[in-house]
Amino acid sequence: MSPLTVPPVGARIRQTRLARGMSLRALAREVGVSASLISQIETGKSQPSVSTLYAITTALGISVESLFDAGEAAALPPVTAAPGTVLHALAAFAADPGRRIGPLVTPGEREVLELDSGVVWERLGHVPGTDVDFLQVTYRPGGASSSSGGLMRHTGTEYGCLTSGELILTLGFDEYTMRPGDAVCFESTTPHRYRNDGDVPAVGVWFVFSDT
Amino acid sequence: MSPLTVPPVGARIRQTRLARGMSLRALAREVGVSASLISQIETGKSQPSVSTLYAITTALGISVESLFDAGEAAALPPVTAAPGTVLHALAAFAADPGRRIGPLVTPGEREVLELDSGVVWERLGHVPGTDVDFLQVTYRPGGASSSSGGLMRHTGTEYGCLTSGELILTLGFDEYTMRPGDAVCFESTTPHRYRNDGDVPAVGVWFVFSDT
DNA sequence: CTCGGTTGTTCAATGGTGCTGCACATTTCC
DNA sequence: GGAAATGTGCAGCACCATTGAACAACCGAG
Repeated sequence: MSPLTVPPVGARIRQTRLARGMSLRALAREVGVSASLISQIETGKSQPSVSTLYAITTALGISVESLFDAGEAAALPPVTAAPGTVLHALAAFAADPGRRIGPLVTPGEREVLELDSGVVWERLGHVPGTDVDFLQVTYRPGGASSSSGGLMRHTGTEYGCLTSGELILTLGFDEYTMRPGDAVCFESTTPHRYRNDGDVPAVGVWFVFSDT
Repeated sequence: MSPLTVPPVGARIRQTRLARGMSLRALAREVGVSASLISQIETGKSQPSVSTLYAITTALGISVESLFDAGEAAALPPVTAAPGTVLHALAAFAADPGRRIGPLVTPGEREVLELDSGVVWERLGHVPGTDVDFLQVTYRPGGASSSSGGLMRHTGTEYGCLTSGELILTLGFDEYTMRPGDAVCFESTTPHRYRNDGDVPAVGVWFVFSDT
């Protein structure tokens, strides 16, 4: 019987925690454990119990499986950070030429863009020459698509499907609560804003394309 | 902080172990632990460490996630069946005028289209007048995007993000294995085909748009 | 029926380690 | 300068995962 090496669960946790823009202590408090434990787990010095492991995954809004998947650690560029609020995904990623090799993008290879209002965009794919962006969007608890509180308007059309958490969409004069599995699509010229009032991250697959 | 109840992992283990026709001691020997430990884990009297949990799942040949998932089994909606292979989402839904009311689509309101090769398309949204389709796609075990086995070609661009399960994409002469969180995008003129060789359904959010 | 072979369960005992609390070296911000 | 963040290292304790043996129940063979 081979020793059977357990995948580097810690590294994955750290990776997604950083993607969420969470501090080590913030996660610890959310999970209900000490900060040092999280550190030791992430650095591989300690292996969490099943209950804390489960607590961590739910706090991060990810599946347990994603930690064990053969995602191949991969060299995630230490986060392509870009400070300040950004208005549009296209403008945000414009400076960063698509450096994808194949058509497949794994979680480890994603270009990550963190906004200052508790929102993280991870680029799932982009076809050069098109005005289309394919994103995984994460709204931290309290996060909103515009920190100022105002509504957004831009050209094009927007499609989104929530995979976990809960998200509130203000669209024109109406307000909708999105739950996992719910989807929206609308013309982006309608004033809109997303906001996460829950206490777990809201994650979804988004699709923004601007028909210039 | 709520106690956060961990799913009944033990019961699941026992369930699948019995399905494999394995004795308790046989599994214990395979995993490399004592028989009593397996018993205590299955009866919920003890919680395994992450390493033993991982060893158990690999010994049983199942994913870690399957232990934590809510039963979930089928629960697939009775299905608005439409026999016959369909070539394109747009063509498929063409006969069915968008009868959406608001911009939000919940899982219960989705238009469902079942193909005969173990593939289900659920429309997440559609903006009238556009050649864009926003779908949740489910490949049942053994399902493939074309029952005949041939590759598909059509105009436009295709974006997809897998949320659960495992899916194999044949794109041109290459083959890619998609795991949860992985995403692809490519010009649909490239011959392609999806196939689910796993034993759990593969579910993803897909985006097909044809630039006429 | 009695034996040897299963099956899964339970018990006390122990060794390991998950976890905490604090101190430490950092960096950032006022 | 201090104050408040950040992540890390260490010591120590208590808990619990793990073990091995003894347990009751079942089955087929002799």
